[in-house]
Amino acid sequence: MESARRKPRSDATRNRERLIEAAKTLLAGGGPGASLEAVARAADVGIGTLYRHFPTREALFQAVYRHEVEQLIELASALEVHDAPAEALRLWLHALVGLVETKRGLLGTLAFAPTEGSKTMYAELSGRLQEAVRRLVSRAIASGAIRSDITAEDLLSTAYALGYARPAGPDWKMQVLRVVDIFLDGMKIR
Amino acid sequence: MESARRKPRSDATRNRERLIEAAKTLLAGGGPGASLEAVARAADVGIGTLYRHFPTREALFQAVYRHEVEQLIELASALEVHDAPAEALRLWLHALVGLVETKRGLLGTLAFAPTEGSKTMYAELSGRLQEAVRRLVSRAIASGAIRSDITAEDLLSTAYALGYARPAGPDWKMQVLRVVDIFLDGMKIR
DNA sequence: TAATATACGGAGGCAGCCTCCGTTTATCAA
DNA sequence: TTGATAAACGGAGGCTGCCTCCGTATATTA
Repeated sequence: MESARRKPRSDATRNRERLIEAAKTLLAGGGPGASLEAVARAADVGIGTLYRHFPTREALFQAVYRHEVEQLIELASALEVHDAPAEALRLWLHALVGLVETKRGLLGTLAFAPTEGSKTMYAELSGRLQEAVRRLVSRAIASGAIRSDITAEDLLSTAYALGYARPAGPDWKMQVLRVVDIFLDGMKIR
Repeated sequence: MESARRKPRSDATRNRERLIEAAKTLLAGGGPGASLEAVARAADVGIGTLYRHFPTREALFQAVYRHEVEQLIELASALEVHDAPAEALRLWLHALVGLVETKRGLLGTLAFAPTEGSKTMYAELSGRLQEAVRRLVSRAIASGAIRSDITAEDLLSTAYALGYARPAGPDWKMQVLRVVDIFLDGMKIR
């Protein structure tokens, strides 16, 4: 009868994070088919360790996605004190494009048989994401930098659509960021 | 200097077709990750034969997709003489749902790095598909069975959207067919 | 019916998937 | 500090899939 659980081992948490970091890189570069052994190698960790932390390919990709979204939400909070609200929005959208990159890989994996778990995760994270961007938008509108009819939904769905409209390739990110900036310019009050 | 080429061997064409048929089944059942060796086995053909006909996974899936579309176009022609134009349309849409199933698997494969070849193929086939459905729709409108403001684009894009909106699963096809029928009922003139 | 272009099949080498378990190490109680 | 031990590590090994290569089989043609 142990009531107080031991603190998780420090190497375990460290390795978990290294795996997510490595997976994020390989996922962006090599698509959903990226080799899990390569991920373990890149994280400098045994393949057994990878499988202990993430029993399935999907579990790993979900963790990567969740991690990215959490970072994005934190970034939104941090940017709320930026002096130029429109610029804050731009910085945030650029980070969002990175998420689309991750999401694309995740979708490739889940395309055929999305599990209950991943659907729940999607629903939860979309809500939080929308909440985060909503605050950034309000501030930009309040400061008079952008048109007042812009909504958080506009931004999110546009960024996603722009990301998916362009086929994946070496210049993908650059090109998407370019059109995102054009869109942002259109939102500004001249 | 041979000017007249030999006729292609009969076993070659037969095997090619068996491979496409097997790939179609496994693609629908197991998603884009389906094993090519399993496809060869299902077609009762050596793995070498598969690779001779389709050097890459993508080549095989493209062939399946093209094959499906061609059949769909032929079906449309055949249905043009059906006595009940609305029913003809329904039959055709049900066949189209099968295509979405195939396309979904193909998209999974191509999601990350669509090649030039597959983009060209998509463009060509979409055009021909639209042409085929356009004729069926005109006839159904002319016969007074369905509302006159329905367009071929409506039908195609709706069928696609309905297919993608519902997550893949064991009952996928049944459920999609159900909502397609509801949509069709809505188009009818009472 | 013989010659031959064409196609077939599967062995084999390599890589990734995943499990299992002997070894190592961080935590905690004394 | 230190010893006990729960927790985590890593990678060998068995399996499956990918793809190539080439000896064998056969459809076509003259």
